[in-house]
Amino acid sequence: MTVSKATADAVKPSRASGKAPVDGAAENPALQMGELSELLGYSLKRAQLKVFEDFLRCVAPLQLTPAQFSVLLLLDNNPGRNQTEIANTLGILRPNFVAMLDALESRDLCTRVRSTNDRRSHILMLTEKGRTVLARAKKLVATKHEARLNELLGPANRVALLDMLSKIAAEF
Amino acid sequence: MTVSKATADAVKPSRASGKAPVDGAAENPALQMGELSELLGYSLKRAQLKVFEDFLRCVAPLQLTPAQFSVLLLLDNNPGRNQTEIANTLGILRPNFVAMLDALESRDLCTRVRSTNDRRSHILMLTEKGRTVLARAKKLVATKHEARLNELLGPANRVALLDMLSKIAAEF
DNA sequence: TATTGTTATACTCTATAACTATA
DNA sequence: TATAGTTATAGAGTATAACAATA
Repeated sequence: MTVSKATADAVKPSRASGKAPVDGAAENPALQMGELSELLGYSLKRAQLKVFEDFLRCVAPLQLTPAQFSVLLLLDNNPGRNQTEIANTLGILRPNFVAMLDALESRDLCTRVRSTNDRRSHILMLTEKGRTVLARAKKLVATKHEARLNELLGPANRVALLDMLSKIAAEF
Repeated sequence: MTVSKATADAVKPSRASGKAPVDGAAENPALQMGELSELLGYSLKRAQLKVFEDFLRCVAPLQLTPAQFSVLLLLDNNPGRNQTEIANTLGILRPNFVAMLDALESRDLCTRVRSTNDRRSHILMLTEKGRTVLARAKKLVATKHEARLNELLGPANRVALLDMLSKIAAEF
């Protein structure tokens, strides 16, 4: 309890932002971020949202999310693997991977094939269309998405950033 | 969210002879990450999850999420602001901010005070307890959380990383 | 008419238990 | 018994529309 007030009222009868700053000084000073500016996790989260946003925009013509792209990429690089292996590698829980695969399979981007060795497991493989879409996606990501990041940071910084993030992801 | 590491499974020179290890001998070489290793967004997301996970652990004694911590921090640095201003600054939508404030207020960490200037808005302020908890949280974050990141990356790299992430968050 | 806080709602992500069919 | 895929479900997080009080 005890609010220890003193500044309970310091509000301004300002015009909402968007409008003309006609009279008096702008009554909308930006807020102080304080120690938030030094919190790595905070910038990490904001940056991640921005990057995913841009990824979605760049790959929009193919209608692929970052997660779906990562699945197709992994299937292409790891033929003969089953659902559990792919899901685990991407940090996706098996139950949640089912609907994801249903969506990709219904778009004819990949298929589930019952393994002959172990009839419990489904071997995942890209379809022809899946390979085509993945190839186009890779090109869009490289020429639009990553290229834009490169432009903002510079090639050297981009690599340094990637190295540090990978290190955190792997060792922290 | 455990990732069930997979990249650590040593170099496995799979026996060249045919197949059928017949029984035993688990054939589980790590998967190829392929172009995923170069995707900034991928490492960004993975790193963010790790960092938030660690934040939760470090601040566990105070039962504060990163989002809640950021709210308390902002209130402390910006007395006299209303819900919309705080929420907007943190990228939280006003409707979603209501339940969040309810939770903080029910724990007596902050209070809503009707503004006398504009009786539509609620001025937000930390309570005494809120200030105390925030102070403790800051200390935990600095001495445990950020300290651990510093140890992993080194002070110079940590700053470089923060700068690049802030730049992406602000300009990308 | 516009804005603040709010409710209701919905959709995505994530997480856990339990079922089935195989092994 | 244990494992792979699946279902059901619950909880966060996030998004939009709309309403009451106030401006």
